[in-house]
Amino acid sequence: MGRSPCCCHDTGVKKGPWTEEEDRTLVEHIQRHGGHIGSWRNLPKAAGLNRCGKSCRLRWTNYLRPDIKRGNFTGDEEALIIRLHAELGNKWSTIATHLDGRTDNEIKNYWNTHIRKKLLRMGVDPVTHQRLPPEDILGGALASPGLHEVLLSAAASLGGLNTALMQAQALQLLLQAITGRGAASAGSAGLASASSFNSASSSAAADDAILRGVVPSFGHQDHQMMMNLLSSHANYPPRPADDCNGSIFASSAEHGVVQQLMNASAPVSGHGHHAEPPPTAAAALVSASCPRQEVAAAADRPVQGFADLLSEPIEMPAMCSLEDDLFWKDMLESSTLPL
DNA sequence: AACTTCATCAACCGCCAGCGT
DNA sequence: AACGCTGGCGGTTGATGAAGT
Repeated sequence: MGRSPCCCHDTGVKKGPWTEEEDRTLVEHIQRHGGHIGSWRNLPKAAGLNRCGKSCRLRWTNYLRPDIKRGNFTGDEEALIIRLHAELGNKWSTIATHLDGRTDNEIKNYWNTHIRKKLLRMGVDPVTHQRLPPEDILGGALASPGLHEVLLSAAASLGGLNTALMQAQALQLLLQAITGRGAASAGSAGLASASSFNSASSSAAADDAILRGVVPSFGHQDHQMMMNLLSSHANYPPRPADDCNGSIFASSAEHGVVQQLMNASAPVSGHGHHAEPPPTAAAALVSASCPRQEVAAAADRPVQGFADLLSEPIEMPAMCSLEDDLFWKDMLESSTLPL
């Protein structure tokens, strides 16, 4: 017959934060009964607590239980949570059974305050684990007449990225936007990630490894070309400055866009090859190399080589991996790409 | 120093499934 | 089969402290 009455609705039952004394009373009562709780409904009265049974259960399971692990989540734990969430959704209690000493409440909180935001920053839907549709990220800006402005700011933001990898990743996403393949959300992810990367740091070797891990479809030629591109600008260790092979791109126009993006992304302090400051270069890119007609045309024609890697959705975790954790490291280590 | 905004997390609320009668 | 009770779950809130202005 509908809902059951709950002791929480009893008058005079205390709510709010637990005191140390209440904690002690609850723990002692449960220990006295050898850890056997019996009925939570009857427990408060038996223990001498002016609390609802539900509140006691919650306090015990989420805080007082002796096997609870406290402290920050490790990278492994975070990796596991993300993986399990992708499989199970918001089944926090089920997820909690896979993490020793962690409660569903703690995991839920950690998801909502840390992981969820992290994924959103990357342009990944924390619910579906897929890329967010463009309208959810930039209000459809990339699919609208405002495309040029978005690309302009994106290109300008490249100059603020610390490492060649970051610039490469953002560049890659911009290329997706330009060529119209998974365009908007990818470009948006680049924008979002660009703003969150400025404090990150990474060695060239790590960049190299991450680049391979992040782009599973990278072939050797693609990789070599990308690394050459990287080495030809920005703060990247000197490498033989091979020319970019224009044939890798779908057209000379696409190649031109890349070149100008590269120019635009050169550091302002600029020991790059181009003296022109980024905003000007970016403006040139937008006005000269990326007219809307060309964007539309690029979306329609077949591509090959480097551009092909843009046709498949690219997992983006490493976009924010450079900050701190082990999860992304594991992701990279699991990559089996040939050198 | 004072105020505001943001992030975190313990705790609450309401719903539901499962079990006993 | 219908009802009543309980424990458990997931969403949400609000207190608190930290960070920013």
